[in-house]
Amino acid sequence: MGQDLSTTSYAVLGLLTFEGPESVGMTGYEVKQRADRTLRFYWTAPAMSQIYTELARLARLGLVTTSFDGPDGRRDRRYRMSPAGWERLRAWQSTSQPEFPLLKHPVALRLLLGGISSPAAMSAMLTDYRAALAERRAELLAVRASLEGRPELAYPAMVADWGLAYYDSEDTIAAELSSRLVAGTEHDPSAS
Amino acid sequence: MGQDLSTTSYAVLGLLTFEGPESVGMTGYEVKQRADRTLRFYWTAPAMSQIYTELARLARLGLVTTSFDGPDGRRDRRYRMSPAGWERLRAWQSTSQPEFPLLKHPVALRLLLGGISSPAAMSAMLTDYRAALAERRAELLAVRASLEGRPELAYPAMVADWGLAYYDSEDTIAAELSSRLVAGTEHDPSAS
DNA sequence: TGTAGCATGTAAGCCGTTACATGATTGA
DNA sequence: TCAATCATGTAACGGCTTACATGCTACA
Repeated sequence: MGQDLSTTSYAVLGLLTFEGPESVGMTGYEVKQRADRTLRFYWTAPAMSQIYTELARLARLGLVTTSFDGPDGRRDRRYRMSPAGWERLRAWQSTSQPEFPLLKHPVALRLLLGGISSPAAMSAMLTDYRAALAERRAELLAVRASLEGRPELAYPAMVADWGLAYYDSEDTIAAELSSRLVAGTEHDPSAS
Repeated sequence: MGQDLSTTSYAVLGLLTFEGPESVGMTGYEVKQRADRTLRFYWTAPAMSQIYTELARLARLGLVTTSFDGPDGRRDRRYRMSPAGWERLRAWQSTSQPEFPLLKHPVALRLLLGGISSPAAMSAMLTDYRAALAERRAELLAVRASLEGRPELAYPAMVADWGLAYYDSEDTIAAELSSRLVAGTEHDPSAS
């Protein structure tokens, strides 16, 4: 009963809290969609199969209740938070102190090894990264827009703003590093 | 011979590139120390056991060469990049396009669920986060300082600057969100 | 009628961690 | 002589992904 859950378990449980108490619950499929819209930007969007695994685990622990709506229980199975789930989530959220964020940054990692490549290639990589960033930012901006003017979603809106600010900061840094690379090449006769 | 390596494999291989060609190579222990100083800030510092596992894999694939310096080959085993390793790393760095960075942000995740807690508690969490950020920043700043004025380490210096800018941006955002939380409470009679 | 989307799961396998096991060297 | 640090690995296991397997429903 008291064994620890992974952060992803709590994340999935947390997604369920945005259903009102009168809700019939969410299917695993819907949980996945919500994860893709929110969790993805500052955690991960777990694979479908993991969503089902987590939901099954939470149900086994009594943290969510599950109902069978379909004919044989293999379709439209819906999950809702249980009182124990609320309690457990609240305890996790307010008692445990969060670990430091983990960043896996393949672009920065490649830049570290810039010496085996050329400044021009590294600069191009940063330009590509900025394009990817812009795409991602647009996606998050759409999510943010859908949260506007809904006081009950003030926290998700704050997190979305956090994400937008992060993307902006990444863009600024990438632009600056890119010009630093170009500036270093400029006066070098081997560059052209 | 041609099967794909994980990014962490390339990261470990990449750490070896900072040894000059005249170097006798690095022990797994030294690779771990270097990972803790550099990789940790924008990738992960793999556990000791994984460093050894990766090094063994790279040796098996002929991407690093290994020498036995100790009496029984179980001590001071040193690894150096092989020509094949250089080639493989270069191909990875310049040919493959980097995935988008992955962020696992437990603080943002908890903030998303701020509704089940209080603005004051969330603000306190952000304050704690800013303290952790300051600590981390100081560590990275020390690394950055050791890179100063060494042209052969210009790329690592850029990556360190990236990290510092990221931490600064996180601090700014956390401060802003924190005051937004306090501002929302200020005029609320239930707050005091 | 067929295809896109809804819906649920199992199996195999990689990546990475913690725990465990072992032993040498250096310096207080 | 004792503790810290250097040094190398194996074992067990958790988390997560991809691939696979299955079938319904809505709509063009």
